[in-house]
Amino acid sequence: MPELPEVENVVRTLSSSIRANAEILDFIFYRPDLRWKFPKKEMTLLRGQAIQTIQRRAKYILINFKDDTLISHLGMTGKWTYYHELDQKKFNPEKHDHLLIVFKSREVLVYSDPRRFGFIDVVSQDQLEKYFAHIGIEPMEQISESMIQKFKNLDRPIKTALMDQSFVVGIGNIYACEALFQSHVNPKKSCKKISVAGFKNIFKNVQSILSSAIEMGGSSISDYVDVQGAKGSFQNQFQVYGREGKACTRCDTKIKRVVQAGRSTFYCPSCQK
DNA sequence: CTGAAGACCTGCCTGC
DNA sequence: TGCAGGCAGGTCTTCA
Repeated sequence: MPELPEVENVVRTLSSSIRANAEILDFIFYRPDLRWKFPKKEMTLLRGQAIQTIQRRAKYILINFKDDTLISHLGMTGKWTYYHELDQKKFNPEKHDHLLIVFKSREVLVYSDPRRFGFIDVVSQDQLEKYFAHIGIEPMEQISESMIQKFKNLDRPIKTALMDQSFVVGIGNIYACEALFQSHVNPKKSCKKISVAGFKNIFKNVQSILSSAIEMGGSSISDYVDVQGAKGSFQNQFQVYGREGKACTRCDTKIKRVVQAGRSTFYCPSCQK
């Protein structure tokens, strides 16, 4: 489901939904795990604590309490849904509802995730920096010359490099394809063969596509919705993603699908060089 | 060390 | 109608 724009919209709608200083009453678990076991003990210690802020880092959702942060990753199909008022005792979970966060205010957050690639972690604030030490910089930040040099030294296709979260975070399969189309760059092109100016152009396009996608509420392909249930509309702007066999919007050539590192890549074989 | 493939899961769609 | 196969927004682990 979620790349950076979708996670950003989940964070924004979470922040605007949950009232300030909402205090946790309890967690209700409908299974012991998602991708990994729920850290039940650490989560339970958050009972009685109030949410201070909610932020995004890469594709992670950070719910900050006084000393600890609850980290949620949505994997491919994870979803948080907000209920203004809900009696958890009468709540009848659907098949893929795995966790409830119940607030003293009677507000409730439901976590659902059919494929269960998502996960939940609790990390103390002084461990947060360490937790994210191995991931790359935010894509909306200025991309430094030294970062571009790192990319230039990679002996791999630009598309898989863009999706590698250890350099620049947040770019997933959709936005990697779309940004390379916008940049007229073939996704199979080796990083070694792209100039500094070429990389600057690619990251400029990454930034503009991500910000438009955020503005449009993200991309809803089959099931992405924000915590209020609203769909995004950036899927209507796709130039290549999911358009195999259809005409290129620039040159009319048929859009091609290939597999790179196990993921589908869509591109125009004629105007992406 | 690097980069690609495999694994993790369920649901949905296509084609036989 | 049923069933096998392929595909899906991500990331961690394994292997070459």
